[in-house]
Amino acid sequence: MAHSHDDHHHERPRDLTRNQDLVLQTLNHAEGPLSAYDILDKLREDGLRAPLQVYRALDKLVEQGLAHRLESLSAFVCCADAGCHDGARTAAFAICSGCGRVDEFADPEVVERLAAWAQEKGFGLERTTIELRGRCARCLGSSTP
Amino acid sequence: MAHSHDDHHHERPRDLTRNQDLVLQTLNHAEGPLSAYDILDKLREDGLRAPLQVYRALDKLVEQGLAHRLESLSAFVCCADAGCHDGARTAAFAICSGCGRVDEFADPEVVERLAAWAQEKGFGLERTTIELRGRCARCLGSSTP
DNA sequence: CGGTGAAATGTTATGACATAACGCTATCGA
DNA sequence: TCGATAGCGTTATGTCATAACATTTCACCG
Ligand SMILES: [Zn+2]
Ligand SMILES: [Zn+2]
Ligand SMILES: [Zn+2]
Ligand SMILES: [Zn+2]
Repeated sequence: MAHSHDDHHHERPRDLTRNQDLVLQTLNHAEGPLSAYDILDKLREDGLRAPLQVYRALDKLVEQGLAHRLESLSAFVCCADAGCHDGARTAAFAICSGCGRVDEFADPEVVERLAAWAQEKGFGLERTTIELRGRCARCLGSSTP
Repeated sequence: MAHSHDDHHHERPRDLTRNQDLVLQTLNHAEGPLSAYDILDKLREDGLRAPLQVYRALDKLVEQGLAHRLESLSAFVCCADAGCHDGARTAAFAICSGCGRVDEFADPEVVERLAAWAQEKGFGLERTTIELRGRCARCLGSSTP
């Protein structure tokens, strides 16, 4: 059981519920991104039955920066950078078309440039999506270059 | 019939077919991004009946840089920057959650930083998605700031 | 002219992703 | 204890995208 003993959970939003914890663990153990339905399939034996149960958990996880949605894939990964866990950090993702693996990184300079553009245009920036598609070094090295 | 008189269409790949032209004009006249099904609805009276007709046209338009897919919206806009029309250019998009309008721009420095990251990691970069979400100056100015 | 191959088209069916709407339950502070 | 808030479970539905197959169009060439 998650979050049961040892903490008084007095209004700690960082405390995960059962479903949230199940979904996060599933993402954690996955090699690459999973769709909500992939996650659902892996959690049927734990009692989950409907997509909404997964989507609701994902919403919270993404909100807290513990997971990310990859827009260009309509799929989710667990966060690989503690810096995101406050929720605000802007991350970038390199997604390999070959093996499906995702590399999360942060480039402050890129973020700063985009923020500057927004500033200049009076655009109230709330969220930024940066996704690179291509083939990772491993995939380039091994097959049909 | 589109593209019939006045041009000899001798193997110009930049030459749009009837469906491609219809879809592009629809995007052109729209205020903001349209989903493929939005486009389909607007083109029923022109004889289009199935989503695939629209998706196929969109594929070609995106390929040629005449339109862009906004991943975070699952929708499409016509390109606002002739620099894209060779297909290779990396554009960024600021999408307003208030009015839905989209502002396309290019930041060479951002592109260069991302390319440098890819270079360093041996990642074979093929395509880059950059999307900013927030509220445009107009929407911030007018309501509940 | 008539054949040929590539690309585009039209159509039906299906798959994949996501949310609306409802009612119930657990928890916590006043 | 009561009311508020957040989470949960379920059904139904909505939205986005592609598979598969038959047909049409048209530049090209013998
Ligand atoms: Zn992260
Ligand atoms: Zn790879
Ligand atoms: Zn463009
Ligand atoms: Zn706006």
